[in-house]
Amino acid sequence: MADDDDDLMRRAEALIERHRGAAFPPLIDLADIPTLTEAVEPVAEGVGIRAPNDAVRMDAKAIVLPSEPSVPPGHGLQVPSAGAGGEVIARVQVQNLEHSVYQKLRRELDERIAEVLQDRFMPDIGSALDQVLKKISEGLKSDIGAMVRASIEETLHTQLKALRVGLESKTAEPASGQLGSDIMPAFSASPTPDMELAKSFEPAAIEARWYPFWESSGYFRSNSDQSKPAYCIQLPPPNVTGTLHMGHAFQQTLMDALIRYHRMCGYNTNWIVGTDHAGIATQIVVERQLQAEGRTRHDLGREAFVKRVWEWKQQSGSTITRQMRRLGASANWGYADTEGQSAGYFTMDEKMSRAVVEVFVRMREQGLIYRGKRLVNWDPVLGTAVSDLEVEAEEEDGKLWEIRYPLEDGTGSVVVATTRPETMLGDVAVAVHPQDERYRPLLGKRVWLPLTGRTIPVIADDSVDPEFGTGCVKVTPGHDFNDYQIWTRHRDAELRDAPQGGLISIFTLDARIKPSGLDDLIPQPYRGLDRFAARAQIARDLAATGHLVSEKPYKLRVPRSGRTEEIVEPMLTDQWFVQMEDLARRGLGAVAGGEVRFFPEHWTTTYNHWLENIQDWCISRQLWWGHRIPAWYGDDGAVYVARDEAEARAQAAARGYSGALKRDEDVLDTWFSSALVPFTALGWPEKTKDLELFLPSSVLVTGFDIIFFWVARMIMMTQHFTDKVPFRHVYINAIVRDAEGEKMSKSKGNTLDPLDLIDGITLEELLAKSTSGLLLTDHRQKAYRYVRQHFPEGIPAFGADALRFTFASLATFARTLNFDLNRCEGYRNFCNKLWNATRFVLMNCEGKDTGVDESLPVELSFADRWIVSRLQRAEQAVHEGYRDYRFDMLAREIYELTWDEYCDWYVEIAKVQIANGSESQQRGTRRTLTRVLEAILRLAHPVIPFITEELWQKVAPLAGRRGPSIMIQPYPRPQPERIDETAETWMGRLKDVVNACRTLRSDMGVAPGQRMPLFVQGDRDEIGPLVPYLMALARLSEVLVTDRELPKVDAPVSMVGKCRLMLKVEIEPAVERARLRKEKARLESEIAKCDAKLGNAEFVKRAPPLIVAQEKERLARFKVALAQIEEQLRRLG
RNA sequence: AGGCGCGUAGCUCAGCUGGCUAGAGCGCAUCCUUGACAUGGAUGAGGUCGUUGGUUCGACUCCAAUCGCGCCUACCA
Repeated sequence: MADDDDDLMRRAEALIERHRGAAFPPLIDLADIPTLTEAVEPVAEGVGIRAPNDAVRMDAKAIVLPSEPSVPPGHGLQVPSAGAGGEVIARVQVQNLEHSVYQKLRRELDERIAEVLQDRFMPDIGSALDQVLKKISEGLKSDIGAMVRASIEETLHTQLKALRVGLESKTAEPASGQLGSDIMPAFSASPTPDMELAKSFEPAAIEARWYPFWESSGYFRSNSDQSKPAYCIQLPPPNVTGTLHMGHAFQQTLMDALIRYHRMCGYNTNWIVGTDHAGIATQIVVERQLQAEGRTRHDLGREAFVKRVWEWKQQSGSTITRQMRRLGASANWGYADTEGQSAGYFTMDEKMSRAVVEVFVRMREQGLIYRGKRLVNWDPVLGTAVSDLEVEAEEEDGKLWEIRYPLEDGTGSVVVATTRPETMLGDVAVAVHPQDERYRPLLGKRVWLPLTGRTIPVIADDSVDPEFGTGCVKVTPGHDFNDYQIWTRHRDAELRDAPQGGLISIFTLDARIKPSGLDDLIPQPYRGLDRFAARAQIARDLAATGHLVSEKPYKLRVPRSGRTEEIVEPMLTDQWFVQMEDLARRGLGAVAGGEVRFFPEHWTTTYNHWLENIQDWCISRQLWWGHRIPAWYGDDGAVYVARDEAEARAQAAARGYSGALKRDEDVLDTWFSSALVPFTALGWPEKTKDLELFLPSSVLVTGFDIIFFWVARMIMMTQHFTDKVPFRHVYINAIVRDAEGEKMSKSKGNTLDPLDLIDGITLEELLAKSTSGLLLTDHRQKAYRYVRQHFPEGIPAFGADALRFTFASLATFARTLNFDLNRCEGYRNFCNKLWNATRFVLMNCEGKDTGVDESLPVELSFADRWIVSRLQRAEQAVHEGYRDYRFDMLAREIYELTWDEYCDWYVEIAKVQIANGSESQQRGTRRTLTRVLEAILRLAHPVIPFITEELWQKVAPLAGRRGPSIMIQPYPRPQPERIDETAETWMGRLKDVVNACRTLRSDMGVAPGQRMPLFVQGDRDEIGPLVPYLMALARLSEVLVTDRELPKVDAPVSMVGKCRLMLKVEIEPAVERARLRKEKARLESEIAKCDAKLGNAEFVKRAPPLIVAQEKERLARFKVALAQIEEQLRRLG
């Protein structure tokens, strides 16, 4: 694999090297592109402009033809510009090149280039280049060919450069042993490569360059600086077995944005990360591996098995943390990193394990942990207890059997219903409601339990619903939670003399009927049968003996183990429990008292509801992988809970026992150790400084699915052991779904791998990936279809920044997040926009006076002051977004500021000011251009870290800022004194007038290149300063402002505020009439609405005066406008 | 059975404590390669804000009911 890459790399290198320096030979045979020859030749014939030198070429944007300086009419516009050799070069816009043809041409060229270049999935770059080089030798004959060739060469050079970078980063040696080249291409950090910015944004190389630089510079680390406020986030530790999925990527994006934001705001940030040993999940993975080898864990034995899990953990354990790095996560990797993998803590490392034992021992001493025989959810395949939360009950099709139990005295019978007839072997009673008149006479009597020859009593219990079924319930306390409760109420009365004390456990731990040991209770034929076999047999026998009343289809909720999907069996076993009542009360208090706040707030309800109805927590698991319970048993049955065996022995000795001690075989529920992470990761039980500094942490970002599993338990445990809450805020993020709102699942094929969105993936690869590992043909086909339909061309590489921006934009307070690839594309385009805006600024400012020297005079226009003012408002809004966890709002604010204001308006204005302005005006413009951009980059950095770093390095010096990295620069703070409402008013007017002109042009069907005069009737002082900008932005030839009536000519007129605009342009009366009628209709409907409001006496009386005044002013404005429209219409006839 | 969330343009979503013509992106239509950007620019079409009722001068926004979708919790055999 690596060898192949190396070889490929060498061959590509050699090829590139061979053709470097001298003109790169053209790689594309023009004969392959029919559109090009068809489209260009006719124009070329008639034109023939002579080139001043050989450098003239066609680029992808305009076709420049060498010829005499004359262009035949009808073929295009002539735009003179100074030629390099003093001659005039005509730039010809080829008008007879149909748009569709042009598009087609571009596409064909692009395709051809892409074919040649291939991307990094190309299996053999070398041979592709060889192939292409063959064509080169044939050369091209025509002049146009030469020009096209030159253009393609340039494109190729750019792309080859990118390709080289990609290849280098792909094959370079990892900087440190932890970074696998497959996941995180390492790059020997050179922060400021002195290259010009590429024509468009290419994320791969940028991302590869900056992450290792940041990490190795130590920017992610926290410190013990007490003068800075602390800001801390605990990462929900992902499973060591896991790989990054969309949910992780989403959460981590938000966490990273918060961390980067606060770091730049001057906080001492600490993003604590780690991985979870994930008991059951991990054990299952390794057991599957063994299964593939034809072995089981029992073949290995406990010790060897655990060793094997550790080995596997070491090997694959940091996959997910490496993937996190691809997203740009600025986590404190080295913190609590006892494993030396730069991946934070591991919940089973030595330090964490010690803390777990300490917690267990203390809670036992405090009487909060107890051991007992209880009914628990049992997974018969895994052979372990699972907690209530790990059981998922889905509605499934089953059957309901009604069974007749005859009265012992022969006076009749009762009928009970069950979905699990096999459990009747463990019945100890029949229960009815105490007030149920039908059965009152039966109370105290006994009924025959069919097939067994036993009798059981009829008892009364409130939990029986007389309305349901027959109103009679069979009671099986050993295999039903509800019945167990009934048993606890009757065990000392009616059930006192029942066999086994009324608690009969009929199953073995692998869910077969006990083959022995209950010979007096279980008839011979059923002994040893699997539970489902027993069910069938018993149903048959009941029918045969006439006890079966009915058997009908029935929908019931089947409890299945979350891990194995196996039907869970309530089973009577010895387990360890945590007593929850007191802990829960405190946990409720923390939220009720506001020490912990949920965002969005409504999750509080869910949290409260669970804690108010909490059951004791079964924490023991009959597994091998996990924290082994620190309890030792003597031969006499005594239990010693201790920190280690020596301590247990001392305890035993104190009680006069010196015999053998056997350690408990069970391990703890994974969530037990997870619940401790908020303080154990900070060094507890030692009294560390970090416990002071970083507890409580600032916010927990997590999904609602683990509010119970994790959030609530962390709150309770942390309070209990530290008297602090674990975190102040809990941000519950949305669940990521696909674009149609469907749950992402492997079997549907609608999962997305965040890394594929970053790097891109071909259709073939995606298909292979989505269908692999699916066992059912049905699933494979479904997945195949989904992928074909939704990603017909694979997924393009959007880059980490675009993905992050998408997540931020979709992070509303909604419960689900429908991930739409189109939005991802939109934000990739945004990155490109930012990239190109920066290119523009650099082209215009690099090597020029950008006002860094503060002593030189600077003149600022209203437009300069406006964009600065607008920036302050955006900064304010972004701060508020972070404060309220409204990532969608802040992303939107950044997007609009950058694109709609800075790019669409300010950059265009800056062009005017640089072209026409005085020295100090130009200085002011360049200064504003660079400083606002620099601020935008910092503002956006927490969300899109890579591109902002890359661009900032170049922009910052022009804006008078220095520093090694944007990520440790101060975050922009709004300066209210720079909000300039006057400038905003001016700018608002400019936008209105420009927009009005553009609309008129468009409505009139004016050709884009055509300039015409604009007449404005209005206040000279209000319009005058806008003129130079209007000329450029609205493509006018001149602007004439008058305070008198506009000349009465046929020209389109538009109202902007109190001004009337008239665009002097030839009109098509029909078109103009249509436009006016439409406008008239709009105005009439507005007037009708205003009239209705103002005609309402109540409105005028009760609405705030401001609103009423506004409405009156609107009405007046509309009326004036309408009158004018009507007059124009009249004139047009 | 309870509880929660959602329903706004063809699609994915904003719309703060009620008040200017209900917004964005994508998609669609027309036009445009003009030295930052076609991953672009300009203009436009498209919505009785799920339905009904109420409160109010005024409701996408508040209240009630109802329909549809989704989720969570629960001991209905």
